[in-house]
Amino acid sequence: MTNPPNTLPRPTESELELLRILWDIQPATVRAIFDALNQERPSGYTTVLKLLQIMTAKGLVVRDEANRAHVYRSAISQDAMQSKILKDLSVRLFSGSAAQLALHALAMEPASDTELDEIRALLKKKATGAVFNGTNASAETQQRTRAKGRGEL
Amino acid sequence: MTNPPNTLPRPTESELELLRILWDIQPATVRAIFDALNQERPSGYTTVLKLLQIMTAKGLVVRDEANRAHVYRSAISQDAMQSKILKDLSVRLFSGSAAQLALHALAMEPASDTELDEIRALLKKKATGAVFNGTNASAETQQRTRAKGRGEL
DNA sequence: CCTTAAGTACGAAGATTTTCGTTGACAATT
DNA sequence: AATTGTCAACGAAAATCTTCGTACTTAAGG
Repeated sequence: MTNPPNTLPRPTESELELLRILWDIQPATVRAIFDALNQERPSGYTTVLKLLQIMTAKGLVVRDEANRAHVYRSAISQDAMQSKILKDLSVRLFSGSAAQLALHALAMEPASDTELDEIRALLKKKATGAVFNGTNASAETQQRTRAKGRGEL
Repeated sequence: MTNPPNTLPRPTESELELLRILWDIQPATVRAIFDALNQERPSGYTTVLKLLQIMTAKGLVVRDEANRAHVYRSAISQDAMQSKILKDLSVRLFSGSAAQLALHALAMEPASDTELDEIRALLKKKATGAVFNGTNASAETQQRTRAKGRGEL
């Protein structure tokens, strides 16, 4: 049941945990991911394996089965996933206003000068009506959200 | 099992859905919440009731049992919940950087002039070292009750 | 070969979340 | 008073998510 692209479901809590590891060390075998995870918290090998199999079925990751130890990589970039989840959250918690979300996030934590500069630059761009932005490569206009699905965040 | 304050768990998907409604119309009876929910999606009355009972046990909502029809209100403000969840998400998906999170959110959607101004003001504040600013009430742009008969994203 | 180590697949138990039917209490209407 | 409607409480089924044990397969050494 390989999922068609662009229909990637939101990852569950555990799945996101593995994705985060993958983005750091991919491509990686189950063993490598298992080791990395266990530096954070204890978990069984087959637990990780099973999760990766599920994630493969969902299309969240892809794997190379050429060798005995399959090699996994995420099917979606960290950047794209961040956008995807934020988009979703803005709908669910901010009445659809990503700007309000941003404002909240910004008010919450001291940012570095570099980060503040990045944000200023982005603001300038938006002010001049530039619809394009540099940070994400290709954010498609994904619409249609699953009405009945799991999901936390 | 009434939860001690400050230990409020993260709401589940459904719980957040009800909280969103509550923030709009509270204080409200189960009936009112049920009606509001069913304008978005079909759901049973006892389903909503049960969820509210669970949320009461968790401490996410409080209720007035004076009258036969109990009256519910959220135990935490929308603003506080937004911060709480964003904080959590910044850790889980942005390596703890709320600023990076903000940047992403900002890049995602065209913001209104008012919103952009708010962000600029906040940036200015942060630049001048006035870092602490709990939850600024920018009530104006917050009001955006979009009719969500179904339009998700 | 035979044994051991490392791997995947599978199934299923546990835990959590979501949903609703049923029951009994009480109120409102006739 | 009897019937009908509304409500909270409860239990439990259903769906989903998490975790791991077991079985089978393949590679590596001795």
